[in-house]
Amino acid sequence: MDEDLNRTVSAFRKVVATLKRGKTHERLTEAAGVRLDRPDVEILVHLLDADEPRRIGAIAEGLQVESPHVTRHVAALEQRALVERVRDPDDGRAWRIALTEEGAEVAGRCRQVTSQWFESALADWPAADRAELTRLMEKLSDDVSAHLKSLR
Amino acid sequence: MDEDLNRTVSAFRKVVATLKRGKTHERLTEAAGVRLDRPDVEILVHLLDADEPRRIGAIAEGLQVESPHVTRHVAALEQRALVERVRDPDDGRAWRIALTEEGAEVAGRCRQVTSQWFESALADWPAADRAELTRLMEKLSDDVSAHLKSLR
DNA sequence: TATTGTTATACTCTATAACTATA
DNA sequence: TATAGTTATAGAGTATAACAATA
Repeated sequence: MDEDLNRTVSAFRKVVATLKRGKTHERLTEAAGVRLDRPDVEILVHLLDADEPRRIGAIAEGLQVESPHVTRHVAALEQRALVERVRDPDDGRAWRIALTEEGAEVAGRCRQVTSQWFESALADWPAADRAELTRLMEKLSDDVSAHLKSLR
Repeated sequence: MDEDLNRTVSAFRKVVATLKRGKTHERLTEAAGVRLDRPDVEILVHLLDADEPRRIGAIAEGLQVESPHVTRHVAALEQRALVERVRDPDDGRAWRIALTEEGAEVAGRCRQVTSQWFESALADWPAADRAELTRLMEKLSDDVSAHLKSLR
């Protein structure tokens, strides 16, 4: 029981370590034809996944970081015309961060390159295993978040 | 297909973000009754998992970091008497890093607290799903590492 | 005056580069 | 002079705290 969990945790840790290494990010962004740091890419892909403009605070919450961090990177992305500020439809006085056309393209390429990378890594996997991985990873994600909240 | 992978990647990213947050580490080490930073804990647990003294270079390779990083943290751990340097049995002139008795205890507590945390998070999971998660996570870890190597 | 975001600053983690020691 | 490790330094990523703006 416990032993199984230790193994799961170890394996998870190893995947994280592998993907965290400097060269992995470098290689992926190069393949996507962009020069952006990790947080930049995370924000862009987050906006693409959200599929609508989001406020700074919402982005920060989604990525589980503090807002000053988002502010800084959004400012940089705005300067490069990858995002822009638009009026919040629900609250006329507030702003949301939207992908520009170019930003959406770039985000799409980044996301696709990542998926493709996994696609090749899992090339030999039977469809059933892939489906199970998706199901279990989403379940894990939900339950880990829920558990964390319950501890507050 | 691709869509499934995007979902898997998103879910994975979210789990990582959740566990990476400052307070998570703080809470876990507090529960383990120690005051160590993340890299310290990683090195201790790595040594415990390895179940034998290891050289600096081997630890660095295992954790996928550069050796100066390991050198620094090992020096700190040594000062706190959680690890010690012992002669390498295979190579009399070299040293290996070994857990002291206290180091092994601390490492054990850290590892157990993590496992227990997951244990509660996954409390509702049927045994079959847990077993599948372990199997797929280990497979993922292997294949991701292998894929990375193949690209070099 | 409550909410949201921003500016300024500092800390943690990790890498690179240059050096040392040992055989 | 090759190998393993160390010292010194720099950079990325993120947090905290203090402040500003807006309603």
